[in-house]
Amino acid sequence: MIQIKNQLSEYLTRYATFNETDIELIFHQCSYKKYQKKDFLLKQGAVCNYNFFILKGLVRQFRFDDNGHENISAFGIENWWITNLNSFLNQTPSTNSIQAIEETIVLQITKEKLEILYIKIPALERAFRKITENMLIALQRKDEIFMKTNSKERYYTMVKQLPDFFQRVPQYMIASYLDITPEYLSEIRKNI
Amino acid sequence: MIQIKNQLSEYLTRYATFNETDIELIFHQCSYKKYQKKDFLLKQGAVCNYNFFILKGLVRQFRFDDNGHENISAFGIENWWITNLNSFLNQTPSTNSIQAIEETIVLQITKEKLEILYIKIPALERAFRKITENMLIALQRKDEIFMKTNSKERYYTMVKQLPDFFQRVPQYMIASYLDITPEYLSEIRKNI
DNA sequence: CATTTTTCTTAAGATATCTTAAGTAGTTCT
DNA sequence: AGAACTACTTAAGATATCTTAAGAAAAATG
Repeated sequence: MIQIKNQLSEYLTRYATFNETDIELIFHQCSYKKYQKKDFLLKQGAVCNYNFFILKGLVRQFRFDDNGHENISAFGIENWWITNLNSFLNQTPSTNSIQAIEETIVLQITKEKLEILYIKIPALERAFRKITENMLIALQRKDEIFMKTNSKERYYTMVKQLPDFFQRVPQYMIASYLDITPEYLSEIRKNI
Repeated sequence: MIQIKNQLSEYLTRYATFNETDIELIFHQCSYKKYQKKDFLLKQGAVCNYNFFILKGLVRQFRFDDNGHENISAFGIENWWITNLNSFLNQTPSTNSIQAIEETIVLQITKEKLEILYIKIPALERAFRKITENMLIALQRKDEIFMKTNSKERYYTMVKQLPDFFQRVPQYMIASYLDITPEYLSEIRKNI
């Protein structure tokens, strides 16, 4: 319990200044939840009721395309927030799902509670301004890599930048994230 | 002058509540600038010193890939902010350029001045939290479209969603944004 | 309005990537 | 350990998209 509060506190103070009361208040608006491997945190088509702070574990965000293939758009790991932002903020059906790849422990918070906290604790709004900026920068970086490189280079770039991932994520999910077929990724790896 | 202040005010009040003094303060930290067609607001390799609010006009954000081809990652139009966020926030060299496609009039603000304003005017921080969220949602939507569709569908999606763009932007830039060659886009259009 | 520059089109051949289908290896469950 | 999934590999043929090169159309300029 205290351990978890500390993890949240350490994370948030990277972005803004909070006193103990703030952290206490934030913590008590979140609910603690454990998801087993393959459990869904969010299902495509449903409204995304939570923003999830991952304390431990690993999730993937994906959708089924028109050919029934899974497209993974993002992974979420320890000390990241993950949600379908459009669905969460506008309370509309989500275009994708979030599923645990490993057993995953989160703090989850609703939109209403988060908005109340923004008003009570301006530092939280500041923190989320910065967190969102960082998420945008990360996605812009992905966009840039995908725009300029072919699949072989995308794979090498990912191997270089996120080597730990390869221990935790099956190869076909990496292929999906890189937007190539598992067969072709296999081909690429053969020719190293 | 008053007209411009009104445009900024109308825009910002879509995201948070400001009084006249706030707007006055914000307005005076920005500088007004006019860029001619083909002028650069930012050059690849330089630190991005400003966040640009486009009052009027149209810009593109692009980089040269290793084959010397232009990759357009984004367009910016009236009532949008545009910057290289990573370069702007971390004061590092920008990986892309921003160039006016038409004569473009902006309000531009430095990181230091913006940060002072965030402290003086919490509503501005709130507004930028929301603006950044919307930018992230927009980019996530682009990511989703690119992941699930082939070039023909990407083109049709864009025609449907942004028909006005096609009057203002040369076709080869649309091709670049869709990540296809201008020759192939021409091919696609022939087979409608 | 003639010239120059920019943008768009066409088509042939080359290449990256996908599809399908089958087989192999590795994990999980009983 | 054997059965049943799940993940990975291989290879052949199909397809989407690119490359190159050239010419046509349109727009900008003197």
